[in-house]
Amino acid sequence: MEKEQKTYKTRQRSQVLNCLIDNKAKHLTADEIAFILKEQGAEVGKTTVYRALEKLVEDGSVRKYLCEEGKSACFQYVDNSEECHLHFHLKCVKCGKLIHLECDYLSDLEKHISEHHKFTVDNTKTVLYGVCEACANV
Amino acid sequence: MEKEQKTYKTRQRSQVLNCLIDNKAKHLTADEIAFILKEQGAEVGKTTVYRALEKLVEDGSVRKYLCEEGKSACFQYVDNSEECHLHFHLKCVKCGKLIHLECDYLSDLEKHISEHHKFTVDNTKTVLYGVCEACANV
DNA sequence: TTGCGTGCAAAGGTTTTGCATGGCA
DNA sequence: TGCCATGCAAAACCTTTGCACGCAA
Repeated sequence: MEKEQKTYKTRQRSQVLNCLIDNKAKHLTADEIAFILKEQGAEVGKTTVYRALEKLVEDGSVRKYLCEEGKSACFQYVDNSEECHLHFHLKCVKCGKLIHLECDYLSDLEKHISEHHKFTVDNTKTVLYGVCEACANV
Repeated sequence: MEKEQKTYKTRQRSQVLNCLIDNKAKHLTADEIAFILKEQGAEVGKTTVYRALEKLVEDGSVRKYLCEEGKSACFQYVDNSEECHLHFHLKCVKCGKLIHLECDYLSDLEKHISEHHKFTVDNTKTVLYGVCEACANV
């Protein structure tokens, strides 16, 4: 039994969500969100950022990623109007650049692994490592 | 170029590696490794465990994984004597099982990413996270 | 008015760093 | 002997918790 807890709409929560929507192309750490909001003159305590993110992840509008490098979690807004869009990450091991890859081919990949290998890939946790174009040409 | 640093062979390093080999079916945190070694009467300082793991990951005999909880990193020995560089690894985030996946489809994936996204995937460093069949049925 | 939300300070847990000492080669 | 390795203590980080006060409904 869920104990549906009431949720108030507050300035801080809206701002955390808006920040993620504004940056939906990237993923942000809790710290970065706090920093961005501060820059915009809309300071929100870090504790509150964490608690707001917790709620947002719970209700599915935001995804939590575990990024390998830092020990900090990253968050990204998920537009659920688009259908379950796959989003893999490529990370260059040379320069550290993170590439956000949205590509239909990758949905096929997920389907293939699911059907042929009985394994459900979780792309929120998966990062493909390699070398980006710029670094390959060095 | 690289400044090849000499590496000494020490009791502690051997024991950390052996511990991982003994448990190659599982993944272990730095803390668990320290604990196991202590139980075996071969105490190794936690700092040293971390530093040994760092080296082992660097030279590719051990892989660093992110675990479900996300708090601490997990490590697992990878047997490179087999041609592991030819295939991808799937890791179940529930049970920790490591699956070696050999499949032509995945070479295509590599080709696709290389051609369409100008990125060379290094599958010795890449792990696809997800849930295996057994765990999905729980 | 009720009770969730906020944010400071402090706690908790993991990993890294400084430094003097130890040990491989 | 020259350096790297070790391990204690402490620092550095990220995240969570306790608590008094603020604020949405």
